[in-house]
Amino acid sequence: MEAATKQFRKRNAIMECLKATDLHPSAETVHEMLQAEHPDISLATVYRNLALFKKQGLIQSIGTVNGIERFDANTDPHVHFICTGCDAVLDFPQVEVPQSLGGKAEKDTGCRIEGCQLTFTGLCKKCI
Amino acid sequence: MEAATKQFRKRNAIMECLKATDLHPSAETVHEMLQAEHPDISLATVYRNLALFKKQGLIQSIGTVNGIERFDANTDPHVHFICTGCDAVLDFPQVEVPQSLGGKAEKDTGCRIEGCQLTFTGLCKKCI
DNA sequence: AATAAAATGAGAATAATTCTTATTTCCCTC
DNA sequence: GAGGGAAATAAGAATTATTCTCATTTTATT
Repeated sequence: MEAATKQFRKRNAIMECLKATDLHPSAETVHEMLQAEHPDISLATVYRNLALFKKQGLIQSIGTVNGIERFDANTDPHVHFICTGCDAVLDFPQVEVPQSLGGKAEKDTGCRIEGCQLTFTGLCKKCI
Repeated sequence: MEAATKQFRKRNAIMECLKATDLHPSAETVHEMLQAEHPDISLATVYRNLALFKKQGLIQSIGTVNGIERFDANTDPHVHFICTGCDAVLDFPQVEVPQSLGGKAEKDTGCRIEGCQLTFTGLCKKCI
């Protein structure tokens, strides 16, 4: 028996799984990744907890790639790249969105800006 | 009888509908907007032609809002805002993505960049 | 008019996601 | 340590946006 609490074992496993990867997995991919550790986890549990995390702001959705939602445990604003060849979602830490854009947009439009997402699309190295 | 050809009447109507609005409608919304002019148009035809236009690069997809895909006849790169209150998708012509970002990203990552989309989220004036 | 190709309508099929309900797990109190 | 209540989960049914199928209609060409 470990010192850590058993509470939310599967919920925590889902979060740890997301934190441990940079693949921006889908719900189904998370489910597959957890099979070794939790072979009895239900796909519904993965969906349920991802939705919960998203609502709580603990994770973010990258949007859908080919109709499938992809998730990211890194909620800091950062740039993504989606490969149209293999559906990979990559981080682009080399690029950063000028901080000024959000403030300027809010002032110019009167909307309240809460998030900002810059996404490139194209072909990754492997798919070129 | 008009001078213009009858060819692709409904296909053209779908494109004209998209060009005439800045609401970034879904397939179903396009279908509703066309009811007056083409009460017999099938939802499948709307989906089919939107997919065709997208493949041809004549329109772009803004991505999904609450699981529903939204379309834009303006294929020039421009910034969008998605209101999490009412699901409105607005253009933000006041903001522009620095042209340099794409080139820099391509050089730094080795990926071939073909598209770039900057999307703000938050609350529009009506929903604040 | 006849023919072939393309477009369409209607509804069935698909698939990602959500919902329902019974069960299990967990924590708290006695 | 046992019992009760709340939260989490499993399993599969239900939902829904989208795609597919195929019979019919429209269109361009001969």
